[in-house]
Amino acid sequence: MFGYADMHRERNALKMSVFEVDYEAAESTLAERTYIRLRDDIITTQLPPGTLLREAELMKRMDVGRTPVREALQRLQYDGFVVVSARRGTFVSKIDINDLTAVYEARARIESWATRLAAERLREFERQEARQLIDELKQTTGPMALEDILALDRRVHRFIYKVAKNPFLFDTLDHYHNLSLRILYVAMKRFPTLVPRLEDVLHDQVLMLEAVCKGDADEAERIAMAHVMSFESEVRKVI
Amino acid sequence: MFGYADMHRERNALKMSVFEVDYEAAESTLAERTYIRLRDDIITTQLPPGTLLREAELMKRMDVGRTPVREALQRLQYDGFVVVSARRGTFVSKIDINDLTAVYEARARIESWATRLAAERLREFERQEARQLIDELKQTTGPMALEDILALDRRVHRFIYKVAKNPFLFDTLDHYHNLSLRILYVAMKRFPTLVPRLEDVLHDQVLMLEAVCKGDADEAERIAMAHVMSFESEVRKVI
DNA sequence: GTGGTTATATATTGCTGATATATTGAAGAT
DNA sequence: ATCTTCAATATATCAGCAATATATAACCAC
Repeated sequence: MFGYADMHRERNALKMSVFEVDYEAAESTLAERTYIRLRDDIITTQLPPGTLLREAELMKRMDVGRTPVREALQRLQYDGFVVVSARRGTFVSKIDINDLTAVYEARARIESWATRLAAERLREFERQEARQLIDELKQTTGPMALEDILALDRRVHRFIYKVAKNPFLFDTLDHYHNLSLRILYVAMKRFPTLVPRLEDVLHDQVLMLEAVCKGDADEAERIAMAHVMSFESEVRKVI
Repeated sequence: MFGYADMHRERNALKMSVFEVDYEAAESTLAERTYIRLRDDIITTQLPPGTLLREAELMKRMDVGRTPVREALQRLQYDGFVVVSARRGTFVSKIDINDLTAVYEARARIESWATRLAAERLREFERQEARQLIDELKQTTGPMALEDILALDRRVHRFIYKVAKNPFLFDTLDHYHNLSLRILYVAMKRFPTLVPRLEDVLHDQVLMLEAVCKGDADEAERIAMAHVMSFESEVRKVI
C-alpha cells in the first residue's frame, strides 16, 4: 500500500475533471474541488491570462474558507497556471509564442512515444475498449459543439496514456495535455474560425487507434506525432 | 511578465536544493524551505518509505507553524513523495520494483531526447561552461564521498536540461531526477556496495558532454540513454 | 468462554477567522 | 524632478475549532 501506483489509481478514480461533470458529485475535499474549478476556468480562459485572483474574492465567489482557496492557488502555481507574487497578488500566468513552441514540442515527443508503448502493451480487454472508441469517433459527423470535440479528444488521449502502463508518464502527459488545452483556448478566443478544423483532427485519431489495435508501433508513433503537431501548426497560424 | 519562462527562471534562481547548501540562505517563504528540507530528507531516506509524518511533530522539529508544514506536505503529495490520507495520517510513499521500472523507463527516454536537443542547441558561451564541467569530471579520481558524486551528477544533468532550452521539459526532467534519486538511495541503503560503482558512471558523462560539445546529437542521445539505464540496471540488481 | 457488534475515546487532518508583515503607489516635502 | 513617508492592499502565518477515521473497550447473544 501507499506506493505511487495506488496513489495514482485513487487519484484518477474521481477528481480529474476538465469537462467531466463528476466534479459536482465528487466526494473530495473543498480544496480539491476549488482547485479543479479554478483550473478549468483558467484552461477555458473564462479566467484569461493576467487576471488578478484575490483570495478574499475567491472565498466569497466559491463560498469556501481561506485554506481551500490557498491550497488551490498553490497547486495551480506548481502547475504553472498562476504566478504568486508574495504580498503583491496572484495572477493567471500569461502565454506567449515560446510557451506554445515548448509545450507542443515536449508533448509531441513524449506522447508519440507513449502511443508506441500503448501499441506494444495493449491487452485484449483494452482492444475492445479501443474498438468502441473508434466506433464513436466514426459516428461523429457534421458540426459538433466545442466541448464535445475536446471531451472526445481527451478520452482518446487518456485511453492511450492508460494503455502505455506507466503511471508517472500518465501524470506527465496529463499535465502537458492541460497546458496545451489552455493554449488552444487562448488561440480560439483570438481566432474563432479555428474551431471547425478541429473536427478533422478527430479523424486522425481513428487511424491512430487502429494502429494501436493492430500493434503497429511505428505507425502509431508516427500518427500521434503528426496529430499533436497538427494542433500546434493550427494554433501557430493565429498566434 | 508572468509567463512560464519568468516563473521558471525565478523559481530556479534559488530554491532548488538537494545538496545545494544555499537553502540556508535562500530568501523565501517558510513553506518553501520546509518543503525543500522535507523533500531532501525523503530523497535521502533519512525519512524512509512508510514513515508517518505528523504535522504537530514536524512543527516542533522544524520550528515553524502549521501552515508551512501543511503546504510542504501537500506539495510533496503532488510530487508523489508522500500520501495524505484524510484524518488517518500522512506517510512517506513506498517504492516498489514497478516504480523503479516506470521512473527509469520514462526518464531514460525523455532525458536522452533532451540531450539530443542540448547537442543541437548549445551556444558558444555554454560550450565553455561544458568544457569546465568536463575538466572537473576528469579531475575526480579515487574514492569520493557519495554526496559529491551525486552533486556532480546533478550539476551535469541540470546543465543539459538548461541547454535543451525548454523550461517545461526542464521541470519535468528535474522531477524525474528527484524520483530516481530517491530510488537510488533506497537501493543503496539495502545494498551499500552499490556506491563505488557510481564513480564509473561519472565517466560516462564526460563522453556525453563531449558529444554535446561536438554537436553530435545522435551520439549524445545514445550515451544519455545508456547512462540513465546503467543506473537502472545497477539498482535493479539489488532491489 | 467466544465471536461479533456497538459505543466511545483518541488522534489526525480539514477548515476558519484573526493577526503579522511586506509591497506598492501616490501624496507631499525638498 | 526626486526622494521620503504613509496609507492601502495583498499574501504569510498562526492558533483554535470542527469533522472524521481508527482503535479500544464494553456489551450482548449464543
